[in-house]
Amino acid sequence: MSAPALTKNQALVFDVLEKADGPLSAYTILDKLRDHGFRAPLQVYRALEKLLEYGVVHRLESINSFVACAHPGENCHSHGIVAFAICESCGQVMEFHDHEVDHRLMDWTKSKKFKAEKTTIEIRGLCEACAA
Amino acid sequence: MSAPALTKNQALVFDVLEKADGPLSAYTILDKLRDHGFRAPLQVYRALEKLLEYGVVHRLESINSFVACAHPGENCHSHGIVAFAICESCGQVMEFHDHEVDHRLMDWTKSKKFKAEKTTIEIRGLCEACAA
DNA sequence: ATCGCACACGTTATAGCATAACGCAATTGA
DNA sequence: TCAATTGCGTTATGCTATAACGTGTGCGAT
Ligand SMILES: [Zn+2]
Ligand SMILES: [Zn+2]
Ligand SMILES: [Zn+2]
Ligand SMILES: [Zn+2]
Repeated sequence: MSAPALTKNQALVFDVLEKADGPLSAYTILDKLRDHGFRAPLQVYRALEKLLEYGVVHRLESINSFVACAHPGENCHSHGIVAFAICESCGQVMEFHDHEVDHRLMDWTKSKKFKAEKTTIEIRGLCEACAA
Repeated sequence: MSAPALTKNQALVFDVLEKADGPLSAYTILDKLRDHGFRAPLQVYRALEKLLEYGVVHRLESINSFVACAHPGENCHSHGIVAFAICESCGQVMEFHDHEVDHRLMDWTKSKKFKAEKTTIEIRGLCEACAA
């Protein structure tokens, strides 16, 4: 499940996300890639689908946006549950992991015999700079 | 911030959500209320906005849907962070609270001086019945 | 009383997010 | 060589959410 070599479109999308200083929507990515031949949303969504699968990009459910993983080179899927703090003022995203949170949520799912496939943790608010 | 008497539209939307056996999208709610005079999405979204504010309805960010709070009568906002387990097969939702998770996330936000406004925890997977 | 304001409501239009369905080309492995 | 897989491009469509405008109603201040 580690990332194979990216295709041209996947590399273009990943590059845009890596260079961005915050999460981007699929349509924003599309606009940034029109000069490179992108014409339709599906080109972006198909690339994103693979990048998500490889664990090099994360989807932020609460803002319908995508962000490059903060751990380049590693396989983020192996770090347990990923959590995000999203500043609603400047848009910056902090990615972190907390094994104690993982354990508590796993304990709950086990007790309910719920088979977890994908867990979302997103904290929206104001970063230190914006809260001042 | 406790819920005042609901208006007609708010009561209709809440009633639909309470009687449903799972989360509903705004447009599904709209369809269920056409017989009661609803004609446009905004009628639903405006009611939902208030119901969310009163804490009697929750929004599930990962599936763009809404669900009635599992704690009727109480103010769910006072229970700390709300977490959801969503079965991707049958659609059932379990709502729960875990103070230890709250504390761990609050510790993290404090250490980063991040001012949390709204936190989303959603576990998607298979419920016990569907996993069998 | 009546003015001003807040709020709910109705309607039309538009913006933003995501996928279906078709066909083609390159790759791969039997 | 043939079939299966994967990526790609295009058009069309569907789903989710909000903007902008106007109406009516209740209610306190003047
Ligand atoms: Zn990551
Ligand atoms: Zn900020
Ligand atoms: Zn609740
Ligand atoms: Zn189920």
